[in-house]
Amino acid sequence: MASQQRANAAAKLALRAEPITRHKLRLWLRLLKTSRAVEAELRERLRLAFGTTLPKFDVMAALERQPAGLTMTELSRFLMVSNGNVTGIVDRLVAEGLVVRRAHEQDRRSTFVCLTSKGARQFAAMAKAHEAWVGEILAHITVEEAQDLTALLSRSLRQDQRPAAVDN
Amino acid sequence: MASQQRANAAAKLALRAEPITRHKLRLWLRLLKTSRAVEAELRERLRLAFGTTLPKFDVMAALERQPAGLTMTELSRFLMVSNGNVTGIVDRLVAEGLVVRRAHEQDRRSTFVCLTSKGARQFAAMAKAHEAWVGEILAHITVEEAQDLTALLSRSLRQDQRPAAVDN
DNA sequence: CTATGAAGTTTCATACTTGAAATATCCTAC
DNA sequence: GTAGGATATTTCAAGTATGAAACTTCATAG
Repeated sequence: MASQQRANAAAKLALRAEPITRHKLRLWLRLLKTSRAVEAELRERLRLAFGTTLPKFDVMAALERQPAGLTMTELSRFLMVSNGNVTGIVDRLVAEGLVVRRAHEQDRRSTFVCLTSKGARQFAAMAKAHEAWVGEILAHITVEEAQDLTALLSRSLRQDQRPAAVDN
Repeated sequence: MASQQRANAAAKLALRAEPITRHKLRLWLRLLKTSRAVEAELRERLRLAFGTTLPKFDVMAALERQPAGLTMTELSRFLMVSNGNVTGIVDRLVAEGLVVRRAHEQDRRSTFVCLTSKGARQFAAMAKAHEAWVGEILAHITVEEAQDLTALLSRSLRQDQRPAAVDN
């Protein structure tokens, strides 16, 4: 197909004509749009189904695997939000009886934050729904594509833009 | 390599054992982490280099291609933020003389928002730097990978989680 | 015309977020 | 032991964000 080849060549030329950064800019805009859309959807569902918010859910999710708790700084680094921010979210969670602050034995500057049993119970229900929602929201993607995407995204930043995190 | 094959088979088995939603959840967490890292980096650079913020930059970017301006609702839908939010950001941009509100001739409920020439001038400088920064931040990714990622991300949501946007 | 509902914007209360400053504690080198 | 810097947290001001309510204007059915 000569016309097909011509079209192809033309497309390639058009792509070449674009500076490299243009592709990355496009990627960034798409990335931003996608994550905002998913985030908005999850936020609304959390609000309607559980009367809670995404930041609170995120903090509880980070705490869930740490029976011993996490310090404020560990939370802040893991969630990639400022330290002052974590203070407010944890304050509200404490007021709701979902987490507690516990003294750090060796270092009196630090405080551990842990889920209460009420918090753990509530989080279990939310996490189950949350995973199902993500499945719904990303329904139009196959497992293979999801794996490819995850791998590409992991590679995209690397070596490290941000100060070391607790991470997993 | 028999051991290699065994390892491979074991890995595949492990993957199969995971529910589909688990992969999507992992993807979502990676997506969120990546976009937060990029966003944090861009926010800081905008602040240091231009003394401005990401939301203001986003509004100006949306306005840049529309000499006739955009209405508040169009802005809100395009940026995927609430209408009340746009009011505040535009108020601050107006106070800085970077945008103006203009009456809508046919519909007195609406107002158009447009860049001033000062705003356009300032945005041009910021946009140039911004594109270069995105290039730096996403340095570890090839153009091909960027294109793949963009395509996969575009496909991932589709058919539409969110109310119609102005979009491009 | 005119009720009635829809659409565009702002206002409001509340929550989230940041970066910087203030406090308190820790650690290390004298 | 103590001065100095480093680390952990909170506080603060300002900006960003939401969802709901209030207000205005528009469009349309009767």
